Amino acid sequence: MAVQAGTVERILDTAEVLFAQKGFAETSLRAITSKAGVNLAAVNYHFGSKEALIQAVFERFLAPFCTALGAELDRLGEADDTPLTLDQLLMLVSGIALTSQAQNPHRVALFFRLCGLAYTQAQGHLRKYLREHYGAVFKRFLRLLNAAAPDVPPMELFWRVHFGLGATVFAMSGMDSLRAICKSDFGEELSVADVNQRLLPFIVGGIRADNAAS
Amino acid sequence: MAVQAGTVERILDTAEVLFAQKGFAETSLRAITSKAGVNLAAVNYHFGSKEALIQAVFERFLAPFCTALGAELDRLGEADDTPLTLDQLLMLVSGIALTSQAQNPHRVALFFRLCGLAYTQAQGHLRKYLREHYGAVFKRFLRLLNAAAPDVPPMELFWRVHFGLGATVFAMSGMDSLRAICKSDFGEELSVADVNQRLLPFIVGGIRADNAAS
DNA sequence: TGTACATCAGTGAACGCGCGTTCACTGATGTAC
DNA sequence: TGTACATCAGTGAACGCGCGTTCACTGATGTAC
Repeated sequence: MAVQAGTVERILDTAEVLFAQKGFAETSLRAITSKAGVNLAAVNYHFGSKEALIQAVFERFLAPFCTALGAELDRLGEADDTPLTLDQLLMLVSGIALTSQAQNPHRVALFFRLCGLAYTQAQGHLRKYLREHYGAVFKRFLRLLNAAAPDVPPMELFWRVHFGLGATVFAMSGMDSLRAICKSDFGEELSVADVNQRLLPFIVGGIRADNAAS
Repeated sequence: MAVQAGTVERILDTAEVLFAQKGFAETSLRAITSKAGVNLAAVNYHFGSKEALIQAVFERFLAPFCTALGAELDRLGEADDTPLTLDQLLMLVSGIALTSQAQNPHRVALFFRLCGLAYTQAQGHLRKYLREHYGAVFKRFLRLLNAAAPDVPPMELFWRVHFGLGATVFAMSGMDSLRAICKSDFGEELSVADVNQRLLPFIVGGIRADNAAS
């Protein structure tokens, strides 16, 4: 059989698309391997199990993102004059999310959709994997947010960050259908970047909001 | 066999909890019926299929909610002096969500978790069902929001409402784990109502935010 | 009042199907002597 | 240089399992004459 690209990459490319479209449980290895044009047994040969394949799909997104984010935070940490503002921090992370998937910006929306799935689908193994591998970077970023919004109490900020995360994941997950509705209702065809541009002020506004009990 | 409660209700009660815990595809009819203490074939006897059971679970939440919301909007529409404010509208809908499930306020979090699943899991039949049965009420509410925030352009508002919906669904979906993290990190044990109280200003702040291009 | 029939909730066992995984195997490439 | 062996990517077929659904059936209750 002609080898077009590495079998491992072909499996990952196909799996991330199908998982994003239909969910983890609903996507069978038979669907992945037949669409990728590889043998059914190849997934278990290269990854060991379906669970391990799911984790590998996430790692291919997160490893370069976390590396880039860590490096950028190091760079900014050395030149420690004024702390970054909220807008700057969020722009930074959204910028890195886009550039760390250099090949194709659409993959970012795809990745957020996968994150949404990770939150709502069972997949306990996946949540554990993500916490163990990427929890530290998240906490580091949260500390910077605390510095950027000193007027919001830490616990309040904790909740608002998760609300913002929810808005992001949800918007990215439903991106395609929301864009379709937007086009039919308002006649405007927005790009993924356009939606991102609208999301940012929403989150900043939400995080900055006066709280009733302050 | 002793009939403790109607078989139909026992199935629905068990199904909504298991679906919320593990997702639709991951919850088998065998798991539902054995936990509910009814015969495996009873689901297909009473509902016809697993898909129909999923829709019935949603209907049991949405039917009373939409009835109550519609009635309240009618009542307010007759006394049409000043239009409702954004805060009032969101308080109204969250209040009705709570009171329309009179028996148990925890069911509201459970229901939002199901909504999150409905968005991210495949279940095309479910999205179609929800749009057909409850799309009209949603549009009616959106028109009121437009009146309450006349300074936000309609399309901007459309996106921000969906961002807010995402924050809500996501927060409610992950409620239990977020509350656990909150307790371990800040030592405070928040109730579902506490989280709701924090969510509201976030959404109002997000919807009200100045947009960069205005 | 008694009998025959219809309706209905619920049952137990089986059906076929698609699933993830396993296993013995092939064929190509690299390595040791 | 030649031969024997090891390694490795990939293969085809089969495995057992849990799934949603179906079907013939039971037993209780209601209804018609």
